Amino acid sequence: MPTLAPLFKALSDPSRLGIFERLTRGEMAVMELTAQFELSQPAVSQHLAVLRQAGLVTVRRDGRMVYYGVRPDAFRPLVDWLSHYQAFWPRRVDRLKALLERMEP
Amino acid sequence: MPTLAPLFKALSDPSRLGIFERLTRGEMAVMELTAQFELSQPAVSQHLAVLRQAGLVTVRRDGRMVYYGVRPDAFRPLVDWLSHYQAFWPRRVDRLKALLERMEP
DNA sequence: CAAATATATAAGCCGATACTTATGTTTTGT
DNA sequence: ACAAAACATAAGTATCGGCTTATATATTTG
Repeated sequence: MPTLAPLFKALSDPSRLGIFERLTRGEMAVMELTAQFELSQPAVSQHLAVLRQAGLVTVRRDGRMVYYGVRPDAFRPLVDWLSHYQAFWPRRVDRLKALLERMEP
Repeated sequence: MPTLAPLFKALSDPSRLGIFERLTRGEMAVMELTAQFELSQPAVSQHLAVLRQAGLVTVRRDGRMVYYGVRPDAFRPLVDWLSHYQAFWPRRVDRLKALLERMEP
């Protein structure tokens, strides 16, 4: 039961969450992120540093560009945490069944 | 897809997250929470106000005590959000199957 | 090597936030 | 009605967080 507060904090800023969600579509260099979000390059780098320290993203250097991507299992702490509070999930069994069916074909 | 940042922010403070998790075990009055956490009563009330504004908890007055509880469906936004990123879940199908089996008996 | 490119880091500013103490509001008990 | 209890709100303060500008580091290119 690691404290999830740091993870939540990492995702609590709209810009940072936006960057993170964008990364779920695939790796991206800082440059490209800076172009897509209306943020300065240092601001993007700082957000990425926070995400990295929270264990949410991976970094890969290629030449002079640095590519960030969502870490596999990034959501593991969240999923584990949520699984302890199933009683408060919405229409839980139905939703999960639907999820499984979408995932398995 | 509503922005989840405010929800994450509400859970990003360790004290507040602790209070929230404690509430998942059942309703509790401000007094009792104040006793269990090393926080002043106003601090607890302020945290509860944040949780309430984030739609995470319910309030019920009984006499001069006010009972807070986790809102049913409190995790709905989180579950919905996570469901969009299944690719980054850990051993996803197995985990969900296990979950379902624990939930259905 | 020098210049340009891509990114990271440093320092500072300012608004947000988590706490404190003090006070207000509602309800109970006598 | 009055005092106490349970909680909320107000106001002040100190720290944190996200931004900016400026600079440092790493890599490629000429």
